[in-house]
Amino acid sequence: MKLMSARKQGKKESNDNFFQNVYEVVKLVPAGRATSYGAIASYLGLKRGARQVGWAMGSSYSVPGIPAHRVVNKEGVLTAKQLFETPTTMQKKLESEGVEVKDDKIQNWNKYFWDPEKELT
DNA sequence: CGGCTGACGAAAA
DNA sequence: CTTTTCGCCAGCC
Repeated sequence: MKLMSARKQGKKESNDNFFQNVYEVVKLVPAGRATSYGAIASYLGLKRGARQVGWAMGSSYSVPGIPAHRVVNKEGVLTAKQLFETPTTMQKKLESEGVEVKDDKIQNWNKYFWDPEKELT
């Protein structure tokens, strides 16, 4: 018996909603804009759980409907480009949407940055 | 069940 | 300024 992981027996409802939240937020990101893992994490309440956001995305980057290329780290760097079919896919998509990308980084990041807490309120 | 890892991020040294 | 450590939480060995 037992076993099965008693990971946090506590609980909190499973919280798959965390993943669902991430997907929803990412899908809400308008074209020509981008957001950061930390922003999403903070919006969901995981203030320092940016890694989980990225991890969640990793599982979703292959999920259709998730504009993963619009999600970058807080510096505006395309950290996930390596996970795409080609290391340039992500940049191309962003540029296609009107985002300036240079050296794998979004230019005017502050201007393209889309904060769910501010935009969605 | 224990330990390591990971699309990150911020604070501490 | 740079480097290191901690936190967060789920998946995998």
